[in-house]
Amino acid sequence: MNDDLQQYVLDLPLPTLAFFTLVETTAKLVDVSESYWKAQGLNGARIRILVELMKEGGTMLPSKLAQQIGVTKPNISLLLTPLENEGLIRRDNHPRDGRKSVITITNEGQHLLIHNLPANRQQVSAKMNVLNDEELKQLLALLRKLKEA
Amino acid sequence: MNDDLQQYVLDLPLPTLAFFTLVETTAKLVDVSESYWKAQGLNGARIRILVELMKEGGTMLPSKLAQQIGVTKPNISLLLTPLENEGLIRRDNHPRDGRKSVITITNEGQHLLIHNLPANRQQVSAKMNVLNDEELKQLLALLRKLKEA
DNA sequence: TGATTTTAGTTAAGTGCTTAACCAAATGGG
DNA sequence: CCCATTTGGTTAAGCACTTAACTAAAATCA
Repeated sequence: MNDDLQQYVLDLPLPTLAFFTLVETTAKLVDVSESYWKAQGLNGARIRILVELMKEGGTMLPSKLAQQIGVTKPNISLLLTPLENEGLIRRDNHPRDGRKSVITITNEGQHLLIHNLPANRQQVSAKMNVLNDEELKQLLALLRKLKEA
Repeated sequence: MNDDLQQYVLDLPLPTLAFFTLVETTAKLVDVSESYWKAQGLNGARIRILVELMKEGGTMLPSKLAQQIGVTKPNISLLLTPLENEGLIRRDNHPRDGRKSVITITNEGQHLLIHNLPANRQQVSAKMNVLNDEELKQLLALLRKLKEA
């Protein structure tokens, strides 16, 4: 047993400690959200696709979608196929460019969001609201600084 | 297109916005750390096992290990086998309880940490240090409040 | 204009985790 | 005691993602 090494792993300098706490805290909160979706027989990645489509007015290309939600090109393909089969999105050919396809959220897809998003956000917000508005603004400012770097 | 729904997904209330920013920021930072390990032909989960062993004095049961690093019981089994084959840990039978096995980090395992941990922490800290010590303490306090809830 | 390169998307193979099912050893209440 | 239950660990099957390989269409340019 190397005692110096044990010391090293045990007493963490501030930046390292903050990083680990960031990771653990986020994991817990993400779990709240994902558990909600799972209980509905859904999952976060599928929902993020539908949400992103709504943000952009209902219609997007798969590649843009993949980039926005931070997933690989092959994976977006695999995610879209079941969404299409379940009627939550439509996949149409691009009118001018034969390589592209155009993804559109259907009414069913929109209904799914309307019926599930508010309760999900409610559950997450309940956890976030251990912090008051002032603290949330502080947190947001710090995170944005970190994120840009 | 349901315009009310589009409004709903576009303008996020403060707690929801803070949550999303938390998730995105953490993902970016985790990526810094994971990329480092990947470049060394390693990965975070394997390293966390070795680190956790060091914290506890070099020796632990698989079940405790699984719990500490937040992974399932079957997965710890799967992770330990290659670590054992590579000589980074040892798996011994528990002297009194025939069900248990005792995991011990080897000298090789300790050497691996000594040679890689500092550079990894250095890279992560470089990103975290966009915040000064005062700000890091603030962040840490906010995160701890969130994490307990 | 026709050959070469780039872009969009899918399919195939592989990785890292999960849940479910299982085995063996230990525990605990009649 | 001894049988039912619990506990620790592994094995098997499945899921969500990745990287690599491929196909087809469009863009570039000599």
